[in-house]
Amino acid sequence: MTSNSSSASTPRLRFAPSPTGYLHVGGARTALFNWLFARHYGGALILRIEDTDIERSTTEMVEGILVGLRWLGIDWDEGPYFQSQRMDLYRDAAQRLVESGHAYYCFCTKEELERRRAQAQAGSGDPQYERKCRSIPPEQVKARRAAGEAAAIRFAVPESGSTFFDDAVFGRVEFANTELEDFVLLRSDAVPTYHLSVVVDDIDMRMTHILRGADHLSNTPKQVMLYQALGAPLPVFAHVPLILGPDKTRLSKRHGATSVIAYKEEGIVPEAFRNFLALLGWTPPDSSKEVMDDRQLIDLFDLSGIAKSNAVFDRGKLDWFNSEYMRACPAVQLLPLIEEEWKKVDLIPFQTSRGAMAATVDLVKPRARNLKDFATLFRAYFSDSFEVDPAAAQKFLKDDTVREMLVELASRYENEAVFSEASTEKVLRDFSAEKNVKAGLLINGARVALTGQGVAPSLFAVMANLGQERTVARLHRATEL
RNA sequence: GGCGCUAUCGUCUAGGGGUUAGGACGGAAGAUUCUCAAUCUUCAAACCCGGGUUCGAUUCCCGGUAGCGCUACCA
Repeated sequence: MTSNSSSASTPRLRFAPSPTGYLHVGGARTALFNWLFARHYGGALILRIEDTDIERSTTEMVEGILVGLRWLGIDWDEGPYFQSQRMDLYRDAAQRLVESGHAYYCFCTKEELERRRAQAQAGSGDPQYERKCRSIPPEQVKARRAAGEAAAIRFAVPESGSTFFDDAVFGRVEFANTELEDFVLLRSDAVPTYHLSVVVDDIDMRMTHILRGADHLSNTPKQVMLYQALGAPLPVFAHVPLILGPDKTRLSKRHGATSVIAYKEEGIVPEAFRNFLALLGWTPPDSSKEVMDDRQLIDLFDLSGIAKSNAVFDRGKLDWFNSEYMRACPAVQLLPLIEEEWKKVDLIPFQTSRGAMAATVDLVKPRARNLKDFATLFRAYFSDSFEVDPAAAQKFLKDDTVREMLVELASRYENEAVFSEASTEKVLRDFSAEKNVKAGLLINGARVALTGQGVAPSLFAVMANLGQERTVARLHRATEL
């Protein structure tokens, strides 16, 4: 290899999804790893859409994938390229391979092959393609093609020897060539298969690292052969273990492999999702550090931290990352995301300034698990129309005398000149002493009246936040609850 | 079926020829008191099995088992 020079060390990575489905967790993680690696080493990330399966690819899926990537905050430097627009490249390559003797025309029909495979599977035969067309004399091939007979192009796999590559994660992986069949490169309709198009593109786009799911490990020797046949140097292969569902089977459409957008809709913050995803199959040098921002993720990311065994997607831990993130995130930053949730439920906050909204967000966010909480669980902090949790009312307001005392308490508050966290507490405690009841009784009841919930931040902080007028009004309604 | 890969608490994982096998999520218990889904403290919880190699294997090697992947004119 006599490659030129100076920029030879800039890594070039790619994320190459197939638009036959949405961007799911596994794909998102692969994209994330590629992104982290590229950013860590100052390399380039290329987005390439592998839409050679014309039947199953749709533009909606392409759009969905882009939306997912954007939500995750993954940006790319080149592309998206579409393989469907690069067909000539693959056809030329296939042609070259035939000419160099690395590939040959195959006239077998799909039906024929399927029948044979079914037979082999039923009996004990070898299901591999038996290379029937490999030895057809060139003149005959020419004649049949001239006569218009449809033909696919197959790669001529060496009949002995072995093929290996050194994976950056798994180490050396070797396959006996006899295990590999003469796979199709170009279908009879001149559309390339995956193996041809990836390799041709990865060479053409000068990829230095192929970072992808371990489901491709067994496919890699075929691709290695293609690189060799095409006279191109091998990139670094790094296969990443798969993400499994809670039942330890592969994530599929049926369970778990939901679109990443579903997590957005569930109120997951993208940064938290990224952090969680990054730690699925990768560990930073200091494994005790789990909560990390993008900067740290990028700084620390390296192939050496990638695990070899599959990981189970743990929803509970995702939620934990989400609440950790929200707690650490300044309320003003969270506000735009929260506003989206409000919009969804037609909630128009009564706060008159963003500062006031942010203050309230700060008050409740330590208890938030996801963004939706701000529009559901914490609704009473932003809106006067909120439901009262029946269980909470049952627990803390079942006693009529408590309700009546709360109404009386409201009147006391109404006449206070100052209305602060300290003053509201003093008023309530004095009042409870006067009535000879435990302060907790009134506090818990007031909490339900004020927030509709049995769970909330410190009551007096809530009162101060709500303000005198609202506190009084809500307390007044205690008998109606 | 064949081939490939993998195997540490329930889950994510650290570690590595001699360790009390570490951390995190989740779980349990306690503390705090004004509720907890907050906070703090404590606890339970793992080296798949069998052979080697070795003074000594959870760690290295081999076999088994299990899981996953690939085995298409899908990607």
